[in-house]
Amino acid sequence: MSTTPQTAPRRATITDVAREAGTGKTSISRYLNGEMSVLSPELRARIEAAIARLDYQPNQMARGLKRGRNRLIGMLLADLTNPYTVEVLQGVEAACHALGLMPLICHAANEVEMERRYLQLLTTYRVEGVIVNALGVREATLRPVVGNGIPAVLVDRLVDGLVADMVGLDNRAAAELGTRHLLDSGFDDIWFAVQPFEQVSSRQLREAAFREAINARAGQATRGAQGGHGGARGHTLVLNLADTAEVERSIVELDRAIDAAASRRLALFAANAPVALCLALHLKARYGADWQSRVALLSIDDPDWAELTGVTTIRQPTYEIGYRAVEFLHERIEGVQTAARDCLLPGELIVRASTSR
Amino acid sequence: MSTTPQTAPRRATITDVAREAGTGKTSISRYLNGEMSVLSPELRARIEAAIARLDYQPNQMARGLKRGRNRLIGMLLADLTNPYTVEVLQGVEAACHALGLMPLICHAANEVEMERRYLQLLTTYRVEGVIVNALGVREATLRPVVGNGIPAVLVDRLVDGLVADMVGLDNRAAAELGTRHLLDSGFDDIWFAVQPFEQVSSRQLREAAFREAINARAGQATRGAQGGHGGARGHTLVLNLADTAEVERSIVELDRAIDAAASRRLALFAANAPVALCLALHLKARYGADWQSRVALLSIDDPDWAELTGVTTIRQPTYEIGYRAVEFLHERIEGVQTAARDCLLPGELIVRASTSR
DNA sequence: CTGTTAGCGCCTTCAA
DNA sequence: TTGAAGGCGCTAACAG
Repeated sequence: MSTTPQTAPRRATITDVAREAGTGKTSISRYLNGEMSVLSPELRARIEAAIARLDYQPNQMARGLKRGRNRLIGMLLADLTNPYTVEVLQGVEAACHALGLMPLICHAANEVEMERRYLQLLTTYRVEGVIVNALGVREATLRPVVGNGIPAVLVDRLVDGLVADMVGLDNRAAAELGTRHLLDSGFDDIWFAVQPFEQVSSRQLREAAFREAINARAGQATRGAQGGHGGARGHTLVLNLADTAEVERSIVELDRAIDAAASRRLALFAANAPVALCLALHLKARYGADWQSRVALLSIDDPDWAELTGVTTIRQPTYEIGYRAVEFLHERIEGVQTAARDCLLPGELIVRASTSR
Repeated sequence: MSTTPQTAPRRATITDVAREAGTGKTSISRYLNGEMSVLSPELRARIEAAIARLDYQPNQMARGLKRGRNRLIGMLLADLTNPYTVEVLQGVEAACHALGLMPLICHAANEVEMERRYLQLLTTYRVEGVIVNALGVREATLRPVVGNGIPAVLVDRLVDGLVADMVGLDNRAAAELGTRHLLDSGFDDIWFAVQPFEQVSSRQLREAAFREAINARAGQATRGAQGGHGGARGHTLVLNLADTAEVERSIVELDRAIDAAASRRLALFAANAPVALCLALHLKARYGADWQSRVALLSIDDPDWAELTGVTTIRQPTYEIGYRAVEFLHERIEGVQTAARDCLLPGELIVRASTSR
């Protein structure tokens, strides 16, 4: 028995099968495409046998070349490290499977330049469509795709100047839900932590909705004055996770607030799981295992460790987001011409110990 | 301005470029393949211009069809939910990028049947090679691939009857390292928790190495008798994560041991992160937030939450595993014929509060 | 019902 | 240095 991986005997082609079955390529092709009604049972049987004997499998690339569609779609991901991404991917995989599509997954690892290259590469493979969940997506970045008539569906963010379907969380509602929950739980000093949001629509929306929710409550003079301030107070803390040193610098502001709060427990609203994790790790390092007695953390996204550490979250319907994105894309590929659609799915508040004391 | 995503103008082909440049297709092809030495600077300039004007990009599928290699490789993954998988994937992506390969990622979501289908599908796209990290891989499952001469590299597990390169953690050493660490930290009653391991070589190895390490220590009669037993005691707990009810049933055995241990702190050695998470969640539900005072958890794999909860781990060199796998595969694709290789990479012990009190 | 004939977009002899 | 011709594996008219 050899210990060298053996090398291949060339694969059977449609021509081989035709010869083996004693017929023409056309009939084989018909068989492959399920046009059974135009094949005599006898021929059909011969073809079946020949295929089995040769262990024949049609070459998708050749088919694609001929018919102009290869059933490949591209999926561009900014960050596989984010559990959100992986969950969306599951929905994508499932939908692709159901619709007979094959996703080409590209992971840009948070590098804008890499996103550009991948998009261009996908174009080269003639994918029939693209699902994009990336950072640096602007109209220009997507030009190689959209400009060539390849339909695109955006996940979790809009791109201005670009007309395309989008599917994602209802960010406004989610941020509002979280903020209200904190307010209703008695927290009146809330810090909203978010990554730099100039470029990313979903982050913008979350932050804006947070501020509005705070202001709405601050306006209501129904609550008594507290610590000299009427109503609730909100702060926005920007954390650039790409730069550890910068994070350290930004976060001191928060540390000071926590120290100053003394006995009162501050609330921290993380715009997504990576931010929440960053905060939790920092707080744990600074205040020890018992950090949650100093601060109430709430996060959009529902990572594994939220349950384990008792952190309240707003879970996104990630699987469905991925699934819907593929469905939209599939429709476009099939030629649907309706106006661009926005599909906003609701988040679900999962209350845990961090906010329910 | 339209709100309907626009549809495509047909893409330029090599023929279009040839016409635009006023030359033949051959020259364009030569240009594309970098055969600059056989092109007059003048022609070359014209071609460049034509390509730019038409925004031409060669069709990879057509190239692939012609030359018999499309630069696609398949990557079959059992479970993207496992952080290990995602990390390996990062290494794979990076290596592919460096080597000019494009990975087709297939996620089988722990379903053996789906693994089979994906493997067959990959075959159909004529991938040049396959990297496999799956559950149900047996020689038979891989036949459509290997039988057709498509090189395969296994990640994290061997398949008997199959001669192929493999890369993964040095499981024996890792399990030994973990066990020794627990023993040296003063734990003499250790439970090794692992998913069903009949089919999966890496799990088998970890379990076996655990038992051996225990026995080696139990044999050494150097330590005084404790609780009536000489030396260390080890137990293996099988957790079938695919079946919640079954997990509940298996885990009562552990619960009893913990209850019985009373003041003494048991040690729990999880064979991987999913198992560790399952245990941690269970223990937290049963013993409350302070569950770590009852039990010392140690896990192979180093998920996010380990740092957050202070759990000691053995980190796998995941990125490198993925990277190496692609390198091996690439060599095979290029025709290397050496004997099948096993690449075992060492794990790194990361001591945290759970075992250092 | 079945086979023949053209290509899909590209690369690769082979001549010029 | 350049181009024409043929073919990769498959499908899609168009005849029989």
